[in-house]
Amino acid sequence: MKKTIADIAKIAGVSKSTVSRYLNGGSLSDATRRKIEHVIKETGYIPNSFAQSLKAKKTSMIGAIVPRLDSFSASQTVTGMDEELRDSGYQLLIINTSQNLSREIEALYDLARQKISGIVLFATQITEAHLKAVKEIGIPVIFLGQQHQDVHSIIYNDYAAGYDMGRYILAQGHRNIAYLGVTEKDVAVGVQRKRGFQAALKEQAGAKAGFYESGFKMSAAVKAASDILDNCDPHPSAIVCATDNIALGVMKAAHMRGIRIPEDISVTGFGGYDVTEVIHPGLTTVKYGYESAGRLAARHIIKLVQDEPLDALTTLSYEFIERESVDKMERHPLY
Amino acid sequence: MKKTIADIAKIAGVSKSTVSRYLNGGSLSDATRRKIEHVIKETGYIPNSFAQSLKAKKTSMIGAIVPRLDSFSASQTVTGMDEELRDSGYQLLIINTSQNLSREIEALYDLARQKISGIVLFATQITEAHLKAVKEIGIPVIFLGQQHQDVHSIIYNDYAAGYDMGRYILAQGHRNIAYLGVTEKDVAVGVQRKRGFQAALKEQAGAKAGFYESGFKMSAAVKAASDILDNCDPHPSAIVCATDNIALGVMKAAHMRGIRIPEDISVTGFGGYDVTEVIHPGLTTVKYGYESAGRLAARHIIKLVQDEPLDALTTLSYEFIERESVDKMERHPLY
DNA sequence: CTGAAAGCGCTTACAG
DNA sequence: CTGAAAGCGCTTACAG
Repeated sequence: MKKTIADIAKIAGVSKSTVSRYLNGGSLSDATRRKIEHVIKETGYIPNSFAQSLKAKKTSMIGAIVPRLDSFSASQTVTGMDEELRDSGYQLLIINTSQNLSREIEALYDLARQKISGIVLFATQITEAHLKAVKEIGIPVIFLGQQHQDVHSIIYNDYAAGYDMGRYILAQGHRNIAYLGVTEKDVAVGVQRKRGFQAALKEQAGAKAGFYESGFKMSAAVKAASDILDNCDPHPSAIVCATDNIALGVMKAAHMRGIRIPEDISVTGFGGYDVTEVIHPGLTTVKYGYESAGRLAARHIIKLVQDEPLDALTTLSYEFIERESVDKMERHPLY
Repeated sequence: MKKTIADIAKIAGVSKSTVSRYLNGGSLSDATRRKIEHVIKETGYIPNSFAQSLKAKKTSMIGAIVPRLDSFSASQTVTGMDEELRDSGYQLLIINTSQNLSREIEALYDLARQKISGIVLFATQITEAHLKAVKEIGIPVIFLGQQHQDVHSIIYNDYAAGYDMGRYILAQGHRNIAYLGVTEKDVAVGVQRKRGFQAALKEQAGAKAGFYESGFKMSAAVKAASDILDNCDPHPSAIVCATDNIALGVMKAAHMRGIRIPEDISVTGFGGYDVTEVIHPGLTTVKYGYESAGRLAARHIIKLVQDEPLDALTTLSYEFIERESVDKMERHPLY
């Protein structure tokens, strides 16, 4: 049978107030302390956290709304958040929306009902409904991955990353490039990376690129890549992919055709997933620090919860990683 | 300002009971219903779920205690659980222990305090403290991945998988094999898979194997593999790895030495991670259905929560996946 | 140092 | 159909 604070008080022969004081570190005599301690150990009493929270009118929970759990970036980010939050005495509540936008909205209201202290939303697309919900629930929210002027945001420097990648590819001598991107609805991945790449392209005379679109899944990328590989004439000498996952798909499509990387075609990604280092050849990519981004998001949301000042926008850096998937064109003057 | 049910009642000119009835689908006149509906919409009222749970004396939350979030198996399993639970009206609360055993114990008590309805523990090692905690908290618990007679368990058929893998490798003609396993503290991965493999080995005259141990991380596997590759004389013709991650490490170590797979050495894994299909050559492995295991665990814990009967032990099947990482030995009679 | 009482925001018999 | 009252299990001034 579940014990309540009243039971403990009765058994120990003291008042509920005293037991509560024991639980919350108030001052009491050694004798009472020992008595209560003993009874609690005996009975295995566990305080009801609802009653506690009802009084406290808040929790020490932070919510994370994520589109999926089974992706490298999401799981790394969540792990970072979790560790930082735990160190600060907060608990993380993860809501998985299975890439369903309207579920993000529901989750916002749900978390509010649960008196969560703050929310980090792993954003892909920001709609009016998002903004409205954030306003209505009246608890601190941070967007991670996308930015909006009305909400505190943390983003990666996707534009600069795209620019760097463009410069790199061009510097290796590539002049006929295929850019395999994603929907522009995702501003960070679909627009910014591409814009950065295009900016680099514009600076290089004689360079041209074809722009293609793929889904986020590897299977979609295989299909999109097959299309490029089979139908583009002349072949581009490099395919710049908007994500590592897409790059993996391209590599697979190439393998299936006996097209060698990087000898026959070069491939690059964005993200810096662990796999990109294991595969052969290693993938040249831009690495984002997902785990530390998660930690940062945790620190930021805590600041907001505690009413401390916080910049509206934080832009995260990245690391360019050169591996073996890009050919130095001078070795193949035929292109 | 946060509204309570009393505020809504006052504004709508009805009693708290009536508002509560509205919220919980009790019967009330159309006129009152409309009035209350209107006020709630106006004010953006969100009921306090603590007060609700305090009365209800339970939640519709299920806890998952996981050693880490950023692994393929964990994230897949959690995703499966999450989807199944949501379909059944439960919410999933994930606790990440960062591979810290004592945190699993803490988590058990924590979740009890939060009046979670049931818990699925992604088990690696089961200690006395685990058993004691499960007993004390008095709420349903399921072990996933390891078994214990006192607790409902779901496991993979690791022994049979190991046996199949052994048979397969031997059938390809390999006679000098290295088995790269993990600590025996992990009964499922460290003991059962190996035992299964050994059973197959015993059935084949003239076959022998060396047994080695690695950590779970790829970096540890690279090191362990380097040791085998550099020091074993004669070279084994195949390395059977206890996990895909370890196999990946072995492949990396081989690549670094210019040792070809499968021409120079064969490699196999266990797990069926997505990457194993993308890499080149594809890894021969045993695929566990993590996501459906998660769904099953969800259904099982719900049964327990609802006091329905449930088998103490469920053993999950697997799928043997033959790819290109194992050499048919007849082509290389020199071994 | 300790206890009685009020209150956190809901729900639920029980009357009417 | 609707309301007054008690109670869920805690915490927290306020007295003593």
